[in-house]
Amino acid sequence: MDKFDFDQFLTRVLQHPQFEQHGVESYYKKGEHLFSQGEVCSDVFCMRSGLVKFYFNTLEGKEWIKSFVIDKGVLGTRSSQLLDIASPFSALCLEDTEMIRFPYKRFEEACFEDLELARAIFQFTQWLGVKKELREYQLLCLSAEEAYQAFVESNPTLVDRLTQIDIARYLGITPIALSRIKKRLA
Amino acid sequence: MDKFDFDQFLTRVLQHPQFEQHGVESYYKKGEHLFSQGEVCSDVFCMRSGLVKFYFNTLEGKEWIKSFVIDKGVLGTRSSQLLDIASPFSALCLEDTEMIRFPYKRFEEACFEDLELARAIFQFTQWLGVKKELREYQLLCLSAEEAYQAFVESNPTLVDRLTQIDIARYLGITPIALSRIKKRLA
DNA sequence: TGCCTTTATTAACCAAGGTTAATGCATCTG
DNA sequence: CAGATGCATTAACCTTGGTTAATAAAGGCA
Repeated sequence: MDKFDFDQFLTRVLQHPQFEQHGVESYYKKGEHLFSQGEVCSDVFCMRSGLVKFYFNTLEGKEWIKSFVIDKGVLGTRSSQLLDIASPFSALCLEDTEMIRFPYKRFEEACFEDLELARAIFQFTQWLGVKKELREYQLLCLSAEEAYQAFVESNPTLVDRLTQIDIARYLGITPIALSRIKKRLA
Repeated sequence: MDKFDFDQFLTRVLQHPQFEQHGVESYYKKGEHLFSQGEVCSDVFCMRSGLVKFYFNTLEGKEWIKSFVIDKGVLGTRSSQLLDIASPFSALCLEDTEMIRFPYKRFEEACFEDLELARAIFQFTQWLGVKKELREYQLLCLSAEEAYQAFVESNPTLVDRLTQIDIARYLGITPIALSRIKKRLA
């Protein structure tokens, strides 16, 4: 489960009659938002290509990046999907991005009709949980330098498509500190 | 879903024939481990009373606390349950603790037989996800001082039952730094 | 092409937290 | 009860990262 087969998962989801019927193909340009912090957006986004960042804006006006989704994935904001409340973070396309979106309720309904789909979604949720556990470990236990090294090592292609600024905001430091770390490591 | 009804959830789980049959009542003394970092332990623990901490030991010999479970809850280590690999963290009882434990596979089997149980477990998983999202926000976006204030505010009873050391290890700082923060706030 | 914006780097200075060590206090245990 | 252990606090010094500002390079756009 270290690697999740998104191709297979997306195929299974998108072939389902619920989604063939209610799914809407959407294309986003670099710089466009899928949803913004403070908005309610209960849709599920199935991503076929592109690059998206999820970020928080703090009260002091700073930005910190929660996560990235690159190339393929399934995404949305749980707060809106499950609790029908505003998203605590924003989703912004860093590159042109292809999506198919549909209401979260369709997901739930479809799961009751199709046990195999339910199983696939459960596995996806668990896979996400394992990923989040790793993120928690890195934020809690690693120094900025260690976190940077781990990030580069496990996401080489992603690093090439991001700015220094966004990498720093993901690590929880300033781009200046990241520049110093790179100098130290070189 | 801000508050999850563990009483109701535990009742539903523990009433299920699978668990009545295979559940084992276990009592742990303060200082005993449920499982340790590096061990495989795929059991699910249903906690009826007590206090448990989950923590990492880093390569440099430091300890950082992932989370606490207080009074009632359901716990285990996903890595072992889903992937059958060693747990990346340890679980230690900080107080005498009452548990009912059973193999993870029973959970899965029972879910296929009982859709209501599956639904309850799915809700629990999502609730956990929302909690972890909050933790991620606090680690990424808050200063140590802000994180301490947020922790005290949302867990007043828990704070009273923890040492300064464990609170600090949960926040990602040293107990000395926490002492300084308390002085600053007083 | 030239202008403007964004990005990356570096320097100088400052603030927050880590480290080591000492002290007082509470708790446990024989 | 006495000694030992663990916890909380404080001080002095060090390390790391934040802040402000300046500069140079790269990319977007008219």
